[in-house]
Amino acid sequence: MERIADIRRREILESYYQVISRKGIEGASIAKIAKLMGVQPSLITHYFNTKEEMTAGLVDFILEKYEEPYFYGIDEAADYEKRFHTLLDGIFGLDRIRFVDDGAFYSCFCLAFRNPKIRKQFEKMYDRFRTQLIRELTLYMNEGVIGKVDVSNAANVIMGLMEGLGYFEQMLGSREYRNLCRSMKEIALRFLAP
Amino acid sequence: MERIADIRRREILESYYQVISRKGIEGASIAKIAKLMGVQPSLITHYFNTKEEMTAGLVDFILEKYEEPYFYGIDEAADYEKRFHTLLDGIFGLDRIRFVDDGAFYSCFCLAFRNPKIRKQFEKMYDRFRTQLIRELTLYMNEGVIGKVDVSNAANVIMGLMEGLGYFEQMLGSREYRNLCRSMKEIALRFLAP
Amino acid sequence: MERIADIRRREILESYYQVISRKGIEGASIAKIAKLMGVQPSLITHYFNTKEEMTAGLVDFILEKYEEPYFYGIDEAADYEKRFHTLLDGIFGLDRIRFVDDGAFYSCFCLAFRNPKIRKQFEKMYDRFRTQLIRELTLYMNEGVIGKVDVSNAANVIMGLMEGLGYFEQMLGSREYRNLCRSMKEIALRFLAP
Amino acid sequence: MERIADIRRREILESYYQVISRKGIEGASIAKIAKLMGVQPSLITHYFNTKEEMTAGLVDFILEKYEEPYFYGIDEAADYEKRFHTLLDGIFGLDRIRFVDDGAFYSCFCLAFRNPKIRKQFEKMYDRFRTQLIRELTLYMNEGVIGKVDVSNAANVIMGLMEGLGYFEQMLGSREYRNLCRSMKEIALRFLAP
DNA sequence: GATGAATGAGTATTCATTCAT
DNA sequence: CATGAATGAATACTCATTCAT
Repeated sequence: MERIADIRRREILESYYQVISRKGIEGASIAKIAKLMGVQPSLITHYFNTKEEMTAGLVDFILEKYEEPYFYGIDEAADYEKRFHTLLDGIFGLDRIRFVDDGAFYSCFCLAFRNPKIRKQFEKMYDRFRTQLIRELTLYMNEGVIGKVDVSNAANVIMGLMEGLGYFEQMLGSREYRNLCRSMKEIALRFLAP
Repeated sequence: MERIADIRRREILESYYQVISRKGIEGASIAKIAKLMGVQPSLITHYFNTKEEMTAGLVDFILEKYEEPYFYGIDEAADYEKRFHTLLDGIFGLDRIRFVDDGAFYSCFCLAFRNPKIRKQFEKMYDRFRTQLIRELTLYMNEGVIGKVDVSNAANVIMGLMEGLGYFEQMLGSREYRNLCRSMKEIALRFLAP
Repeated sequence: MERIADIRRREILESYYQVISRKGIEGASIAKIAKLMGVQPSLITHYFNTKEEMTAGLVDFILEKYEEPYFYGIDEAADYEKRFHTLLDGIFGLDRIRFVDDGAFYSCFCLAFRNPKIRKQFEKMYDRFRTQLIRELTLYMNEGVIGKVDVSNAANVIMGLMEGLGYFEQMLGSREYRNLCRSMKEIALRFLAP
Repeated sequence: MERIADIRRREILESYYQVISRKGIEGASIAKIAKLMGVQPSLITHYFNTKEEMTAGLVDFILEKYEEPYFYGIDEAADYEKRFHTLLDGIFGLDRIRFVDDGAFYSCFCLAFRNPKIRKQFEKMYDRFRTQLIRELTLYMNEGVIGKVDVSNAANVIMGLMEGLGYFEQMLGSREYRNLCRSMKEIALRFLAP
């Protein structure tokens, strides 16, 4: 019987995400979310007591979507060499899948500057990400696929390259962006080279 | 006679910037700016007909501040080798000067996703930045300080490393962030190595 | 089977009373009562169909508490003289017991101005009060404890002195209030003197 | 040029007073006041930043009206004897003028229980009232119109009788109320008798 | 007997903007 | 150049109430 509440809450977050994608945080309101859902604004307040609470939910919603695709398909790789390259392609590849709208993502990122709770949510997500990355890198290192590196710092470097690339996705022409993807991947390869 | 209007406009943008730094875009309003200035809201509307117009002004205001410090001090360098390292330190150094609040900067960056005019402003800023960077790199290349590289792509790479680093400034502990700074600079050095 | 419903209703009125004491009528809502009870608002609507009905219940709840202590202890008096003074002390004494919060009481009193049904409830309470007072005064008169008076008007006078005193309880400093108590009692004594 | 703002503010308080008289505090809202004035709700917020501020204004508005008529006409009295009786008639007379709706007055009185600032406003009003009363009583005492009394306490007694009487105005039938008026005045006379 | 979903009107307050002065 | 009056729509949130379960 608890199911319906969870579904509704999910629906609301999904709609909040839609609205924020289209209008930005400064243009996202409970009324607009309700309208998109075909529902009364008060129903949203029924599920999330305050907008702040709902926004915290949204950030989790978005961060889950954000981190989801990066380790896609690596388990299907035939050997560690391939697994490593699958991972790098997932991070730096042009055809990498994205589940989250960049505008919405950066809107949430902005909130992190003035909202410690939201910053925590981001930090946790990056911690999870880093942990997974470290596990992979350790594996590759042991298997001789990459060189001996400080895996923790290496993980941060890869994440830095990745965000730097993501940042310019909307700022560069597609040809330039493609070049940058290639360069970033090469840099990562060189950084980790045996 | 245009002078006083320009000063006022500048004052308003400065206050807008203060407000956006403290409250985010979603919390910034003409009334709050006016209050901070000790002035009537209608005076702001007098100088900037609409909020949109004022926001366009703010983006330029912020982008100017943003790009200002990166090439600081390079002209004082004794030789090209030193000039090159001064530049890199300005970009990746821990003690690099920042003139702009990150929260405010990313707030504007968010706007670029849905507002083509603002995206243009960002693109222009990065174009200026890239042009300057290319000029420098070309110089260094000709002087043999760095290797033979595709300067245009190299400029993009440096900008990517730089933004990736900036992105994590608030997300990492200070020790980890310092390590990342060092790594990013090394990567840039290696990328440009002769 | 009706018993449990009555208990619940009583519980609700008790909570309504608490809320009105703390927040005033203008701040009292079904939601707040429900929260205080740890129950759903709809449960309250289940027992009292409308807020109006519940408020009528509250007024009775409060008026019962209000009138309860005034005739306390007079039956234990050894003689009529003592009974009379016990009564006066119950009404004008500094240590008289109060079962009802003044703020809540006056909040209900306010409602009486625009709600005839509530005014009736107040009038009935004062009628009961007056009837009891008249019975006592008649007794004292017959016993020669007080003089020959128009008992009905005398009852009104005593009630008037009493409410006038109660009104200033929160408005005067404690020393001044004490003096007023004493004066009011003396006035009553003189008014009823043989 | 400041005049218009004062006039507007006065208009708003007058309308607030009307609304509170008709609907009680619990039914008074900015929207209703605005509607009564034929004006936008935001205009009211323009003159009173918050409802709390406006309510503070209302309390002063009502208290001024409340105290205004009590000393009416005493300066026209031919001698001190007449002046004294004019005063008592103004306080206890059936035909005494009232400038303020009792429902609205008691609504404000209720607020004083939980709002220290409003309580202060009431206390100040009663202080002014008491001061004036003391001045009068002192005069009468010196002129031998009344006996030697503790004027400060006597003032409190008169105020107590007055409020006790006022309290029952709506609770008693007109004949009973008239009798109570007469009795209260007699009591005052006896209390102050030489 | 009690919950929880849902409504629709209402709350105070803030918003950007216009306009007369 | 600047103020202050005024608007009308929008903001988040609360309200009493209904209804199905």
